[in-house]
Amino acid sequence: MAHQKNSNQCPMESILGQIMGPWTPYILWLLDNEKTLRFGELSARMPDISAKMLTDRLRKLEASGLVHRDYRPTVPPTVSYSLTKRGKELHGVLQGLNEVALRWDVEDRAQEANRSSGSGIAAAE
Amino acid sequence: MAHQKNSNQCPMESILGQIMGPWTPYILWLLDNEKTLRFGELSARMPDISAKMLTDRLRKLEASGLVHRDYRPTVPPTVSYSLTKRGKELHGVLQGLNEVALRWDVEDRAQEANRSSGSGIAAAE
DNA sequence: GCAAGTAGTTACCTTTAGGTAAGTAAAGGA
DNA sequence: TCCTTTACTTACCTAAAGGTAACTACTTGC
Repeated sequence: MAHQKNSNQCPMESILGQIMGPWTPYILWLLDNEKTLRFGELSARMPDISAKMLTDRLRKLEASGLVHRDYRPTVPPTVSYSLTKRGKELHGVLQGLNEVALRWDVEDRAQEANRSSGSGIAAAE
Repeated sequence: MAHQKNSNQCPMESILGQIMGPWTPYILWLLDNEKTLRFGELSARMPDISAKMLTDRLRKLEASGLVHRDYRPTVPPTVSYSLTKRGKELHGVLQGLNEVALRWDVEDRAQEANRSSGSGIAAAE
């Protein structure tokens, strides 16, 4: 990703390089809510993600120290994932992001309903 | 981007699709701090971004209603950018993100200094 | 008449991200 | 004997993202 290059400039770019990217925030969100999930459970909660992608994201999150991987060599193997201490520190940010997202979502729906049925009044900018 | 697909599932994914991507958070950050910047000023603050990229990012931010574009047809033209009301609502999140980023940055530097000079003590997990 | 200056656009090319599909280990059950 | 299960890995292919470089408009100043 192009971000990795300027992690030196701005620490925020560095963190964004770690949590951004397809599915990554969603994985973090799920682990934040459910504490511990096995590979298959994560997979089931994200039906559209391929095993390759999921593995890839988890490996990267592990490499940046946000997610902990617990591998038990049973047969078949049992692998579960959870947030590390550092991963948990994202809770507030994820929460804040979610609040704004929810608010905008409500606004957009209201806007749309207003447009199709009501008077021409709309909030500009 | 792969995110656009599941904006229906989770509003957070939608917002991330808008603010993620190379340079985008940095642009937001600059506009949040400096209120209004001309194209050339943004360009000067990000020496590594190409005109094409910058235009592209700004167009997308404008399309999602986070950035306002003010075009004055002087010669040569004067174009300045600022955050919209909605764009300004990201202030808290960007701030929170920055705090965590700064903290981790300090920790990582301390860790590294510790590794090269000190005893073998390190925070595990 | 020519260069400069702003804010782009356009064309072309390369790189990379991501998708699909198949393969793997190892033990237990039918 | 072979299928099942889990958690991947590997190989291959395609679509899209991003880089570079050249071109545009229009007027002022030399």
